[in-house]
Amino acid sequence: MEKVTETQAVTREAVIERLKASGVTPTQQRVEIAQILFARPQHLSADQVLAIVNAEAPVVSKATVYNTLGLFAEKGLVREVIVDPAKVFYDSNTSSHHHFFNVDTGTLMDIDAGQVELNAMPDLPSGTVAEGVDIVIRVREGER
Amino acid sequence: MEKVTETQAVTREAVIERLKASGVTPTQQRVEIAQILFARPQHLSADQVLAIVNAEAPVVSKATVYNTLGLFAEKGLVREVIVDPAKVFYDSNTSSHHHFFNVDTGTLMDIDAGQVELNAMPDLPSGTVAEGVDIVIRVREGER
DNA sequence: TTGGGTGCAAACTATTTGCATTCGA
DNA sequence: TCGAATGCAAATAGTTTGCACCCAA
Repeated sequence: MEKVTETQAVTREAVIERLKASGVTPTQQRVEIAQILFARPQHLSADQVLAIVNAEAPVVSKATVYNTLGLFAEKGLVREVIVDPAKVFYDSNTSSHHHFFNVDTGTLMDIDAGQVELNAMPDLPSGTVAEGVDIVIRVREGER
Repeated sequence: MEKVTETQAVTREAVIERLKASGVTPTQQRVEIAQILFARPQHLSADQVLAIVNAEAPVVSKATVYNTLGLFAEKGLVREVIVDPAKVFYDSNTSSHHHFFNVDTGTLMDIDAGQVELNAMPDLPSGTVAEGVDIVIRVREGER
């Protein structure tokens, strides 16, 4: 029980502030979810968040987890990563970067923004505006 | 609705040859599906393929469409494009290229391989081998 | 003939939604 | 107080699977 508080990378107050700053009403379950995500940069599926947040006792319902993650993504607090047809990952690292996706383990790893960049931005289809660039390098367990 | 009038862009024989060349037994429904895909480079969801192939008369079952698309992808005849959390797109353009994804219309557009490239390939996580690089530029309808 | 391929429907999984209840400001 | 947020369960949607039947080689 004690280890829950000692590794706290972010205080409850800081989380609440951050939510408010993004125009998100800091309710109990939102703060609970945000604390998990903001503890450190990581990639979690809705299912994983649900499991972690309710690890000790049921705190948040499944629907609320989905609603909250969707809201956070909309507010820019987390980033949705679409690489696995089976599920969406939520990335708490909101700074510009890209990903490796290990297709064997279903694991995501960050690629620092400085490490990969496009050599040029192509002309966008007329009438459209760029919203983001996602670069995913799919890898699999090395063979030998 | 799209016209299904096959303008002989690919003959049935050519399709069969191509399937054989990839080690795929050319059954009736596989050829049917392949003809749609190989007619021209395009991005279709399993659902769309199902609708097109059965436009005139029920020819292929849903399960077979999914199984077949999965098989084609595995054999390198088509490429899976994961950009929409709701569904997988199958791209019959197997040459190296990337995509624009219009999040408003749910539409994919090709970006020629020459137009965008990575300035550098980052070091892969140890023990892994690169399988592919997917670059997706998300766009939305321009606002004005 | 005969094992791979197919059809059908049921099963699954991730995600969404309707609605009554509860909570935050 | 009062509208927003939540919980629960049922509803969706895409995809997969089990199994009997059928067809390509």
